[in-house]
Amino acid sequence: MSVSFHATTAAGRTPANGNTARREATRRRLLDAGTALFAELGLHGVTSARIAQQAGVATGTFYLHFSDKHALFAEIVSLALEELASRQEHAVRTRATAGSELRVRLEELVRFTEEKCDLIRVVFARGAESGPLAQQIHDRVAADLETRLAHRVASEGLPIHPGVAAQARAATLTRVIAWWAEDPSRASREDLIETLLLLEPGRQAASSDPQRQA
Amino acid sequence: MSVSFHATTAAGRTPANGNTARREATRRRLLDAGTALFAELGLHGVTSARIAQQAGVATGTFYLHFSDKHALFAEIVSLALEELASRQEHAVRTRATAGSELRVRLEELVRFTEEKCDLIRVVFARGAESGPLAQQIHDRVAADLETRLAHRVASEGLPIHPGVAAQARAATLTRVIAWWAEDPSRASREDLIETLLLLEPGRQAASSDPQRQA
Amino acid sequence: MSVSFHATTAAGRTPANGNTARREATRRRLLDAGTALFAELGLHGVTSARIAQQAGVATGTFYLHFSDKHALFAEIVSLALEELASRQEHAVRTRATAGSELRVRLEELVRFTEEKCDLIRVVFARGAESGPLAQQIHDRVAADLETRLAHRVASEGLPIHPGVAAQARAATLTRVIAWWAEDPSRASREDLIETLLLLEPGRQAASSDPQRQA
Amino acid sequence: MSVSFHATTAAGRTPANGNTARREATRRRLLDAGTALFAELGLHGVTSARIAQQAGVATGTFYLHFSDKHALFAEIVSLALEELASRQEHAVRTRATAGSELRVRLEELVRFTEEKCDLIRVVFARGAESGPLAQQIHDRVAADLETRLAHRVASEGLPIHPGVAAQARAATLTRVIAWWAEDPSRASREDLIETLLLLEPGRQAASSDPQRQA
DNA sequence: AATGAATGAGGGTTCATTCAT
DNA sequence: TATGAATGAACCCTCATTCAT
Repeated sequence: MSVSFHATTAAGRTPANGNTARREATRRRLLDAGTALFAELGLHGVTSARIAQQAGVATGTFYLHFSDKHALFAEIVSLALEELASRQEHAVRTRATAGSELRVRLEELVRFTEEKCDLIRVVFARGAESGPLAQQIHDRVAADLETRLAHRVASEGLPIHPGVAAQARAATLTRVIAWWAEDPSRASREDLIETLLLLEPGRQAASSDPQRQA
Repeated sequence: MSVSFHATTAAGRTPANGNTARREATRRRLLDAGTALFAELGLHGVTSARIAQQAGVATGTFYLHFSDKHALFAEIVSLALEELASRQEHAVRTRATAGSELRVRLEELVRFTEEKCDLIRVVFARGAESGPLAQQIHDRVAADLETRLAHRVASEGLPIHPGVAAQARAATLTRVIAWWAEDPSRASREDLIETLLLLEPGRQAASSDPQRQA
Repeated sequence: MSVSFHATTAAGRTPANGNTARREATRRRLLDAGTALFAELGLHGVTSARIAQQAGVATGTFYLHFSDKHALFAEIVSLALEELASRQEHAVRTRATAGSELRVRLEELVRFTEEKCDLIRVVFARGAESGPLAQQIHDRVAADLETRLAHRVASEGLPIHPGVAAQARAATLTRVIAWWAEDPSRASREDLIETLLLLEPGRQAASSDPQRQA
Repeated sequence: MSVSFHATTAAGRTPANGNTARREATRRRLLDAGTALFAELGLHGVTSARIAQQAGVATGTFYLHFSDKHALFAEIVSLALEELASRQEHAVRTRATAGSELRVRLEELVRFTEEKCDLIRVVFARGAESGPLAQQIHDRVAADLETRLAHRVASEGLPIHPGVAAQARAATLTRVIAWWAEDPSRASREDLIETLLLLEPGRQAASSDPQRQA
């Protein structure tokens, strides 16, 4: 799947290296074309032929790289989530300031959103249009959150249901980010981050809960 | 197949003649057939011919009642949201106990979900598949929430961005309810309601927020 | 599948009878167009769109009547074999002269071939091109023959293998008829019939077999 | 992937250089791959890319050796018929026992079938799927038979039409052999050969033909 | 000679929509 | 008002064939 780096540096034992490079380039262009088109028109508003055209290749070429439109979509989502996770990990590891991990992760998410607006819109806004895929994306995000929450529920005695809270948090993050990516002027970076921090499930549960007694 | 008891019986409320009643019955059956099929297969997994068949009418009849598949979908969503709102209003007005309004609304939402599982799945789970419609649904829910939140932000000085929080709350409610409607054994009614109450945006703002000072 | 006769005579309780008639007419035209095109170009030389065009209907109409090209082909073959069998039965039952049953059947086959040249070419010449279908056609013919031969082998002590002889006879009949249908001037009706009668498996086995001793 | 043991080793018989030998080896592998795949899947169930893959060469290489799929098919058939004829000639020339030439030829055909089952299936079973090619195969077999039969008709006064009988015999041989190659347990070698000998066109003509007088 | 990525015409199929009855 | 056969544009996908390396 992912060759090269040294393939061209060494004497080139890898056969037909030019072909492999060409193939990878084509694949890349299809991914990029798909991202742009999916962001604009949604999964159902786009045909594989249109993506191929946008990528500057023939229709048939599309099918040499992806089994169909949905496979391309899934690949785009997968790559995006992987890159986002890896960037967040890196940001957490190298954080200079005394911000909480949560804040660092959120800031990285916002930065990623600003950089790759289309990609975020595909994953978090258009992703919901894709039926079964929507589940996968959401579950991928929610599963991670549920683990952390279950931990805290156990150790801190949070009076919340981890499954419900994980669904809630996943929905909040994906939806708010998608909403903001559509038009970043809707809220400042700071308002966005502070509000999302305040809405973090554990946050309010630690405090007393006078209204609930009423 | 199994409609019309009262429609043609008594001339009671029917305005014009038998035809009108028959027309309404057909329309009703299309709405019901659409609800069942959309819930199971999603907007894109269903054809207008299939809906007509399920409703026991001819293909062409579909177009005598709805301009197309999306119009039927939108109508289903609209009716559902109206009915939900009206039931919540009624519940709030007639509440016997001293529960907060929020709690009463949530309880009514849960009750509605249990009663009309398919309908909720169409609106909150399948609704996301419909592209532009998803926006409408979400915005309709969010707009309502934003108004209330903006009020509280102004009067109570909540340190949150009303737009962000409204998006977050709307996403939480729709997604959690959709998730629960898929399989109500995932959480008890009480856990569901209590957790959703705890996650209410205003809730945590009353407490101190030490980390934010860091 | 096959209604009518009296449907139009009576007051017409059958709903939408005009539609049914129209549907049957369209189906008939597709069968005829298919027969002509398959005879000329073979199963693989023809598209469903081309058949629809020849029948004077839209492409999509084809699929309202047949699941695909192969289904139409199979239907044509089936109808042809049924008609042939029924005509042969009728000829045998009503034969005036003292010809053997075999001769009557052969004569009817030849008459059918002369009348419906295209149909015979589709079934016996083009049929072989259709892979799995070829088997079905051949087996349908061969199975019938094998039963009769097995009988005679048992009762008359024919020194032949019924399975082999049935395959041989089926191949002979289908191939010779297909060959003759291509160009009836290749042999006179009489030569054709007499030679096929002489080649009948049982014919030569009853006689002594001097060469075999050698 | 796993080629050339002898191709480049000894300069022995190779006319020009190692390249020619390599070329021949590639061609041979394409023929073999084609034979195996055509036998299993038929002419239309196989792509040139699939054949190349099976042969262990690149897609483009196919076209350096054959102009297209049909040319490969025709080449396979041609080589098979030539080899069969040459083996039959050899068997007739060197026959030790007093069997009739016909018997010797049949026995050689059966032996060839047992040895090269795939090849026989391609030529006599799959061959029919190839439209124009089917004609060529059949005619090649039939032409030979017709010449011999015409001779006997002239010299022995056989009361059969040579053209019809040749078609019949060719169809019998090809079809029975194809049928037997699919599953040799369907009949013993002896039953197969004896039955085919008995069905030989000239065979029954020697006997009286009482019904024909009728 | 061999490679294998790319091409693109064309086949198969669906389905929203119309319209004569 | 209802019917349901018919429409045909548009989609998905394959595969014979080419060509730069």
